[in-house]
Amino acid sequence: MAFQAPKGTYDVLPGSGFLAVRDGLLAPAELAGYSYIESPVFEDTELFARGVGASTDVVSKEMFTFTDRGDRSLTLRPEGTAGVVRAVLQHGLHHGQLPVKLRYAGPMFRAERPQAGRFRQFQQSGIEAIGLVDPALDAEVVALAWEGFRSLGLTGVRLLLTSLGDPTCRPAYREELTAFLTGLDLDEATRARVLINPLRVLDDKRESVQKQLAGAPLMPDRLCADCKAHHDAVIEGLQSLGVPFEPAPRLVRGLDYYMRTTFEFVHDGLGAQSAVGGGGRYDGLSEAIGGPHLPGIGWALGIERTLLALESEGITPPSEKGLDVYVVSLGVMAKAWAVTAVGAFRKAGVASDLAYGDRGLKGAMKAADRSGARWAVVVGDRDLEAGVAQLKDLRNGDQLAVPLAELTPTVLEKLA
RNA sequence: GUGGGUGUAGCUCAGCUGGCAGAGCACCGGGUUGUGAUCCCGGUUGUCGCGGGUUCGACCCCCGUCACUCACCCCA
Repeated sequence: MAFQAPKGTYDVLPGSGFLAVRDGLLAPAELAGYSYIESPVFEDTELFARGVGASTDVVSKEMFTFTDRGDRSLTLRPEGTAGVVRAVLQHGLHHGQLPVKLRYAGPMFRAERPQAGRFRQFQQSGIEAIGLVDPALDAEVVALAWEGFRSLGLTGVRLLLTSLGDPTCRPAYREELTAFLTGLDLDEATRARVLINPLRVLDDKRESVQKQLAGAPLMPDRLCADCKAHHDAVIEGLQSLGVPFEPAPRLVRGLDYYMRTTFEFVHDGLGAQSAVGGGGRYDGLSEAIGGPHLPGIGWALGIERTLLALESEGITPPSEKGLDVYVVSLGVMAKAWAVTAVGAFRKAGVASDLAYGDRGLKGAMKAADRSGARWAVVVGDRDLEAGVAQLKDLRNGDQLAVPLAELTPTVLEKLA
């Protein structure tokens, strides 16, 4: 074969359950008043540099950046929030009723080395609630992701929750943590990371590092009064919504804009990448990209990883609706009739197809079987002369002759 | 960017110390001149990733290369 999909990309193939997962994850949010929004897959490079944070790995080494013919620097979006907030600001959505509740789905791009559950073009479903600070809203947002996973039948998803503090309490904590980390025996790369973002070190997987972190100061113990009150209220909200969570005081996010409420959904059946989704509050993002103070909270869930989680739990995501009727014809007259019959079926809302390519009856019946249709309509020239079609129930083989004029009504009746 | 593994039919994979390229599934046809899902019979499908080397002879050994894959870093 001459070509294949570029490295780190994949094709969504029939039967993958992709649509059911992408839309299923957002279904609870839709019921909660989150409207659909779609923003461009590429944006001004500066939007991500300032929004996501220039020092993050995502921005510093994983972006697909290019220059267009007008010499503008553009970047394929590595995440969805910055673009959505940009759209909100650009169109003044925040001047209306608050919070602005939005949901979205689409491809994101990061130039990483692919591995299980990680692609260069990957898909996320996400929501954002923008415009106010209310711990009850935090709880709703988190609960909607939880419901999304549950509605797909997943039982192995765990919710990790913490608070990253805010500009009042985090700087002091950061200093304290930096001082602690500086006293440890770390390799050069890690020591560099201490200076860029010391919180990230808490997340290191290596045992040699984790052992030394046993006595590290933790953000939840250093929250200021406001952050503490907010965090406690979020916890209460989740409890009253019946959403179980695990405190994760060392949880860190890879994007700089997160503060206060921060969470991640993990699943143990995925391979090395256990996160199926994550999110948090980003009260400083709007200002970082040149907008007014505009708090917000949201999440993004990974479609591919959710599919992996479903697979590991032995759950087959629902497939597309499929056919109701498959028409099999014999003879030239019957073939012509079949084409119009299928047209009539479809107009009446009956999903139908017919056997194209003049194969034998046996082969056509085989095709009917494989189409997944509930009924086969078999028509030969001699049926047409008699003014009937044979309606066969493919589940049990029962077959009866139905007058041509009554065919569509009969099928509709049986479908009801 | 670093390290490991794997490349043989559409798919999943066998292939002995180096001696004719294989199986199952799928697909197509027949058994039934007008009936599927079961059963029986038959058939189609190959640059053994690619390039070089060793050899009388290479899917097999050697070198290179590409792709895929898993893991590290990081993240969904």
